[in-house]
Amino acid sequence: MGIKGLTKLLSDHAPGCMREQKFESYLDRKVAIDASMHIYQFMMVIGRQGDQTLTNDAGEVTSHLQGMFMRTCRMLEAGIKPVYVFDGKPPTMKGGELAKRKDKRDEAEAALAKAKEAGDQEEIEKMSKRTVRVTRQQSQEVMQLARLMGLPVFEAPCEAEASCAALCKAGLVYAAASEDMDTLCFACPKLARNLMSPASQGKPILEFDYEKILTELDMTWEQFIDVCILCGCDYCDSIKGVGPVKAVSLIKKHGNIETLLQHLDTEKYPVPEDWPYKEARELFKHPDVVNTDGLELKWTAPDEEGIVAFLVGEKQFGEERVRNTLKKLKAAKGKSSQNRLESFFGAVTVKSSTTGKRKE
DNA sequence: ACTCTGGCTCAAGACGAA
DNA sequence: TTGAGCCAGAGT
DNA sequence: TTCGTCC
Repeated sequence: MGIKGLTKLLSDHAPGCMREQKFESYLDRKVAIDASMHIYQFMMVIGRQGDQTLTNDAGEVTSHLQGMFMRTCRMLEAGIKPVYVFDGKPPTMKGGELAKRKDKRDEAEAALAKAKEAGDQEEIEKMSKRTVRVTRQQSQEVMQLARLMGLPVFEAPCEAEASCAALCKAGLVYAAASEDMDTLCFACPKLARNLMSPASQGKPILEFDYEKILTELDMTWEQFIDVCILCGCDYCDSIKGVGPVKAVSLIKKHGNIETLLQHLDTEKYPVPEDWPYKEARELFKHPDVVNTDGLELKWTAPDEEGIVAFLVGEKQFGEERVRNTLKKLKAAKGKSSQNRLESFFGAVTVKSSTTGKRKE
């Protein structure tokens, strides 16, 4: 997923668009998050031993809920206001890509069965990761949880990233939080990476400023999109032999892909036959997104009993664990306003020698 | 010398008890 | 699976 | 900090 080499391209050609941010600076900020990506990761990683994952007695997987519950609490505790956006139907352009993935999954499933027979633990582990799939029901369970926790939730008509960008463009959120650089192709004013890393790794948040990208590259939105298509995106192939560096210089020289094609030595650089770059461009320019007209985002207090009924009652989470986590959340609420005052008066002494777990 | 490719590596969540 | 970083090799 | 557990 994403645009190949875009991070490096930007740090070379438009370094000013990247800014490191302190985690603390996201206090009270609203961010749009592509929930599907997170769910997928959790399914992949949480609680797996061999082909086992976390499940309730009915055999329903619960890794995604465990992960999202904890992560959402962490964000709220940190004073961040997340909006979750879920993927809708993938664009038909992605069909080829998706079919490929399905083939691979089928292959992996066969390999998994074989590995089980042979009792090859390592192989079982590897293959079962490859067969991970997020079902419709699992997405809906996460939506249910998010609503119980008082967050705004959206089901995007198409790709979640595009709708995150739309929310940001409409000024409803400060940034889209994503690891996926595609988001910038949708002209998302701000992209925040590593938003959730501080706890586990201490990486700072990395912000990308869309306007600065265009300014420093000295390009229009269309030209930037063309560069991304040439680098390689999800929607279509790219030209062999043309990578990030040539993409930039070619677009600078010719202005767009159409003109570029007229001057390109197609002996050296064979253009893929049936190359739908125009359609790809169109998907970036006019994606199908949630309607933001008159939209208002509201955050409400978590419904503790509702959460307990769902996670403990249906999914067999430990009640004490769930209630404790929610208690911490409540405790953090009071601090939020205090921290805001402190930062307002510039009184925050951020000593990041030890990545501050605040003590009272 | 520069650029792109394709090979390889790595890690990937979060908590709390010890 | 993804990405990022690194290093070899090949093409320009 | 590391490691086992979360369901």
